[in-house]
Amino acid sequence: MKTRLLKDALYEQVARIGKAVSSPKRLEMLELLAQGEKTVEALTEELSIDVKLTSAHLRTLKEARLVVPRRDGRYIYYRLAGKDVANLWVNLREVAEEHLVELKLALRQISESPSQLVAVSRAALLEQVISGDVVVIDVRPQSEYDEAHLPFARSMPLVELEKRLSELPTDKEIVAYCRGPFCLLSDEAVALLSARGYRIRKISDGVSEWQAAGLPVEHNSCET
Amino acid sequence: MKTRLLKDALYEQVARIGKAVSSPKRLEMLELLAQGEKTVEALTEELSIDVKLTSAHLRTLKEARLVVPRRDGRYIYYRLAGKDVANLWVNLREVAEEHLVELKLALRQISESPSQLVAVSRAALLEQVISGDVVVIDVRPQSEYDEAHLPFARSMPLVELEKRLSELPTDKEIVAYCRGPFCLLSDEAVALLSARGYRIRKISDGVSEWQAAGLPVEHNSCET
DNA sequence: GGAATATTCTAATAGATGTTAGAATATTGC
DNA sequence: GCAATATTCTAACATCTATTAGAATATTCC
Repeated sequence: MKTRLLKDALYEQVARIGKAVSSPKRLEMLELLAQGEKTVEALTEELSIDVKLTSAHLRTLKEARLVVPRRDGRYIYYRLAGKDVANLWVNLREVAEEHLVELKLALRQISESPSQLVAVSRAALLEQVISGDVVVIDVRPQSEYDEAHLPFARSMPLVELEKRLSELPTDKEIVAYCRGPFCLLSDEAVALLSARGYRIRKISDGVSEWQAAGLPVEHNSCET
Repeated sequence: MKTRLLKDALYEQVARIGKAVSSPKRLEMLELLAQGEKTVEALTEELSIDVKLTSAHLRTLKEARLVVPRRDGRYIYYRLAGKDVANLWVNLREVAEEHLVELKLALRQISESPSQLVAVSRAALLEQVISGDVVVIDVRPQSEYDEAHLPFARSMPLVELEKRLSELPTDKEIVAYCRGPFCLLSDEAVALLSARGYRIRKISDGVSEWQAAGLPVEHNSCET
């Protein structure tokens, strides 16, 4: 029957998206690109893989229309095709976290001490920030902060943290965040600052998680 | 560095979910299972594939923890591991619809005449139903209706439609729905009823789409 | 225009996956 | 216990995918 042929064609198309997200390296790329556009070189660096392999994976993502390239001089910048793509990544990760025991176990290695994690809800945290009880710092690279960041968050890239300690309050609780639950930047910040006596904890959310939950984020530079 | 090894392990786990949803047949299974649990035989029938292949695909889905089997007598019933899995399917389909031109084109073959589609929003439709201006019929098999259905919807399986015409109002608009945008049952209902002079249109939503949008659905039988 | 740089394209191979067929397992009904 | 039924398990093959290496392209800088 011909309805079978039509159905096959429909599911085949959705499977193109599925195939694109079936590789660990491509998923890592999507998470990085969710922080803002990046060059092939930058992605290569972050993923610790060969440039040619990066290019090949980007090609796959491009063919599934999940990423879009833009040339600027000698560099080619890739960005996500839309917010829905960042959302899909969060969705996939959450399903994996919910159902895969192996992932739950592996995640425990990141935040070994649960005391590092902020206990309150997103909404409650936001209130604490507004009332001034808590300072939220974004420890990702400056460029990612510029692209989008949590409301009221201050940019404090991990690499600059040690020389900018004077900017941090000693009488308030500090909450760090980075790219999401798989990102280790905020954990390094917690380690560094708590060793120096600061009251610091982290949230596992990144901008994508915040947005996927329907909460607003702030932008510095104006974009589409 | 050891953080690379940890990261690789994390993304590898999420990729298990990605691999599970990278096959058209498995996606079709997920959509069917989103309507309620089904036997291997029933899935085989719907997908028009070999039983052994159905079993192999179910195994893959089971290993990714997306589906759960339950034995009852001679039959084994499979169901989704959670609502988040149905949600993931909707999410994947929506990303595909948004970015893949080929899918947009293929979808036009289903609802060739846009007049068949209900123009109003989900919320507005609900109001029309409550006020009695519109009757919503669920043309999926009875068992799927029993599992979950749109609020105020009447069960009117496509196979029984012709002999139950007397139950349908001739003075109101009828709105049909089925499993979702890829399902053809509601289109057949529109064809059948409009040929007999009924005022009938369809919505492309199914229960999963409705739920993914955060709207409530009704259950007949009580389950977890 | 020519050298340098960033990235892609092409080709090749090892490994993973989809599909099919045949044997094996678990349950029911007698 | 035995036949019938539903499903899975094992094995095999063709196909697709990830990865690596070398050549080609496009841009900038001089």
